[in-house]
Amino acid sequence: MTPRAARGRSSTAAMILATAEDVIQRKGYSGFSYADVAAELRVTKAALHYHFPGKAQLGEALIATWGTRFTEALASLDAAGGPALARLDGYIKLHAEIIGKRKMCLCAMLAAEYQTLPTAMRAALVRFFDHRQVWLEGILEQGRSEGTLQFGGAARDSALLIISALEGAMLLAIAHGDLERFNATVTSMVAVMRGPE
Amino acid sequence: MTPRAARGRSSTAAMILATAEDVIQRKGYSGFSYADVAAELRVTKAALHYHFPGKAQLGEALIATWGTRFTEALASLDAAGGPALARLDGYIKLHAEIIGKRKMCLCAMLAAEYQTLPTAMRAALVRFFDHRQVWLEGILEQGRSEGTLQFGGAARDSALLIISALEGAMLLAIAHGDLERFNATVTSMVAVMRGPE
DNA sequence: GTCTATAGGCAGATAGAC
DNA sequence: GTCTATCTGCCTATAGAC
Repeated sequence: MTPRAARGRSSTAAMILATAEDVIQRKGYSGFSYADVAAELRVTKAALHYHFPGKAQLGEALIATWGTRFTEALASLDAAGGPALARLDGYIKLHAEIIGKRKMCLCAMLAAEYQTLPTAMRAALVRFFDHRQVWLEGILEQGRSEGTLQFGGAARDSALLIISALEGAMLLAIAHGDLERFNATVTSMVAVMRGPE
Repeated sequence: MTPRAARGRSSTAAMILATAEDVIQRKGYSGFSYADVAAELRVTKAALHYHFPGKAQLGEALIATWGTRFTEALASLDAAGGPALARLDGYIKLHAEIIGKRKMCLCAMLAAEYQTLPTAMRAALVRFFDHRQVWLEGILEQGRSEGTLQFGGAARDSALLIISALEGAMLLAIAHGDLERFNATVTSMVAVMRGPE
């Protein structure tokens, strides 16, 4: 089955996705190859080409998978309810878990390599970031009306600032191999959002 | 001349450095090749290997060059004097100029690809970021004592936050092709640092 | 679904002529 | 200093057997 799309994805397709994702998070899209993934899974490159015809299609599937997982994580934070500050904390923890494994967010890594990506991947990337931004805007608006979060200007601009700070902090943490730096940066950011006592 | 080191660098070596820097800022270290640079300069790959024996050595030279240029830019901001807020603005402008050309900071791009870099490049990268951080800490301390900048906690943590936000904002701007987003993010950050009226 | 085999190309690098 | 020529190896991708 799984003719050429990996929709109701076979376990092999799922393993390919997981491994490719991991490699790209560490080495980037240009730095990853079918050979890497095939070797780690102990299959041949041809097997990968069966499930995903080319690197570009695999890349698109990876962004889609990542987006779905992220959406689910955000929905789960929403379902837990609670004040905006708690949801923001949960949002930050999603990033802390990734950097704890010395990886970048998949989409941040791809964003850096944007100018080398095929068109379909570029479009998917932009949609991903837009979705994140909208969710965060909602949290910020909620926090402002609750009084748990403080910020001046449009919620959109503060949402962008939070996303930027998180992704940038991960970039620095990767280079320094230093989780403490990431935590200090984020703590400092949250302190700003909570406002003066 | 220029036996194998490009110290009192020939004009060719300088052109190689400039072109390689540009390509890496757009495509990354894995995404760049001697062939790219040679073609753009209308010389052969062998000519590049004469000036820089290998990709790793060229990479090291690029970080060194970038670091020197950055240091000079910061010294020039210091020489201009003025309040901390003005220097911070100058610092931000350095980044705005780069993103205006749809490029990443060289070292931020390399940081994303950290796990693919040769050891010497890794070490040079970390030194670069440390230097930036120290300079910013100084600006922040100055701003706090002047009363032009406000922040809680250690200057180091706010310095990390500023660097993170700038690099992350560049990442998003590259993907969205949207300079306005970068400006909005940065404006929002500066507003926070100026504190409430 | 996964394999072997292989094509065709580009990567990083070197030797040696000019 | 720059070139031509060449090497070796890895890359993406395909054809066709099992």
